[in-house]
Amino acid sequence: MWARPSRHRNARSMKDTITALLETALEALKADGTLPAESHPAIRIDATRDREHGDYATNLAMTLAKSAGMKPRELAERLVAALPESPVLHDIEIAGPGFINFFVDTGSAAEVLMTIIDAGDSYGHSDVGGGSPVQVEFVSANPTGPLHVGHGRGAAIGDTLCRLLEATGHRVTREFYYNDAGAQIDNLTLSVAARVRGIEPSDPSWPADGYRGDYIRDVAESYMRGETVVADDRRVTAKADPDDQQAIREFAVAYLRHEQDLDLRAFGVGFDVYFLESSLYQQGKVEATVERLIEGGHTYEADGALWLRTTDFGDDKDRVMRKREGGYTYFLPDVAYHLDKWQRGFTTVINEQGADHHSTVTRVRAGLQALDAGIPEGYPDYVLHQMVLVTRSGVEVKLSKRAGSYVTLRDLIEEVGRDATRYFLVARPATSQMTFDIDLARSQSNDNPVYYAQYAHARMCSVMARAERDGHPFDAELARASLDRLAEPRERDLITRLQLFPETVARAALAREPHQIAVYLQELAAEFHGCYNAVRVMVDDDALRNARLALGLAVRQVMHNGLGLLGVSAPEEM
RNA sequence: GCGCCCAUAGCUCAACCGGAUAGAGCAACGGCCUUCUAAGCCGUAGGUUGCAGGUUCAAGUCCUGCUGGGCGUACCA
Repeated sequence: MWARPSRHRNARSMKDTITALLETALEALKADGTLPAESHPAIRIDATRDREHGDYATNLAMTLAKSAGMKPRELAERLVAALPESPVLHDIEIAGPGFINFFVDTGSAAEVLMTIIDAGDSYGHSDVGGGSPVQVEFVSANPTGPLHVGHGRGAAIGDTLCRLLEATGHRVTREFYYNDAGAQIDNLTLSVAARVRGIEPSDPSWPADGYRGDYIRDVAESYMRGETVVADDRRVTAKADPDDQQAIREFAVAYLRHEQDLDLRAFGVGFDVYFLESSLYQQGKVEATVERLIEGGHTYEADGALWLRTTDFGDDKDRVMRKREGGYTYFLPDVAYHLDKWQRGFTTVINEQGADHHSTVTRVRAGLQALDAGIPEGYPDYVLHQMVLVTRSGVEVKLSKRAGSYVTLRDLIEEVGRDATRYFLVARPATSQMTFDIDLARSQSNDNPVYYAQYAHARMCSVMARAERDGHPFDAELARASLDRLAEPRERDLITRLQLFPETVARAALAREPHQIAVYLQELAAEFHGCYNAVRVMVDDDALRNARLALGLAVRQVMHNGLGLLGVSAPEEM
């Protein structure tokens, strides 16, 4: 409802304003010889943590003190003296070891509220990506069973990462890579074929490495009923012939891909490209990669196998490319696949994977370097997430009825809901092992961080509804003229927090750390709830009321945008 | 053995390319609903940021070495 063209996307922020003032001061100090003329210091402005320190602070005097041959506080004095007059600042102080603290005029600080309201859904977006293409590969589960919690974490992190990249001006391709032809699929086929013949996992003749979950029976029954399954990337009708292994294989793969599609759809995650490992073989890309590696001179034969000297590129031991028996190891198609990504024009590629695959990072990168294809050394980027432990009543949950040996993503979505599942899985840094507490995620109470954030949004919607009902609809012009009335410390803190949103989005995208958005939203919600309880919005004073409505609307908008980045809904009432 | 990740309040976790007094929630205790949603707020208590060094004006954050945990260390993926 507030979506409008993003003409305010590049509205000048308070930090930009202060940075410009400091640049002027720096030039003056260079001109009078206080600072060396050739220095080009990076100016860093931080929002302060403590209101005593003003709204913003810079450590510039401390970082320059050495090159200026002065004490930090002394240099700070010079800098402050050289700062041009500005109507947006009502005070500047030097504090502590040499910080320069800026106290911003209330009305000027609050102008960001109107920027937010005008920008609507695009507030927080930027064009720092310049429209450059980025490919994000995530989930990439083989179609051998339902997705598990780990895949869920990958889906939540990967998809949020994509949304962050889109919000910062990148063209994002979401890609899902899987193997429909390897040993795991052989085991799947044998398992379904066994079920088709009525053999159960407890039977001695059950395949040695077969999949034992109940879903195998579902696949077998569907196959024998001659059903048609439609996955996002394939469609197969079962032949219902218990002896046709190839037909069983094709059906089982399609069936389980479809199951995964359902899981992902329920999770709000979709893909642009499904990439088959088998296509690399069919199109000769694996062979071509091998030949290129051999030509590059980084290979040798030993023990009947063909090796790649990955130790030339930082690996701790060389790796087999072609086995003694003739087949290729998994790492070779991985290299061919990433060469293909590069050749498709993706100069930035991010792979989101479980950390249990971290040993592939060095190998894939080494293989790409050995190709001598001009691919940069750190290519591709990796985001590796650590294990997820699921608990209920303080006890680890290991089993699911459908999958048998692990907790499925669908179990979680059905039990705690999509919003809570997504939020929980994305709210922690990927590098940290996390515990998914089912009781907490289910609880419809103040314990639950998801509701805490959503409630802030719903609460403000309720206030707006009240304003309409009372015949006091929001008056943007009156609000704009009354922004200087937002002088309560809590209101000032909220304004500062809101202004931080775009750079938080940009930083989260750049660092590939989607959890930063969740952290931000918790802080924003906390400040909003505190302000709500302390400062009444619906007051009789028209100017004050509308200024506060503007603040509330801006909070609501940022809450909405932030939750959207996480793929979590922003309910209007709860 | 080697490689990667982690270690912050009793518990689950934050901490913005190193910044000022390390922050939330839960659990404990005490308050706030005849006024905009109490899925909320306010207050009290809780810390040698695993240990030992180093770099820096400044270290939870960077470096080195330990300790403890997770993952990996296949001619499996």
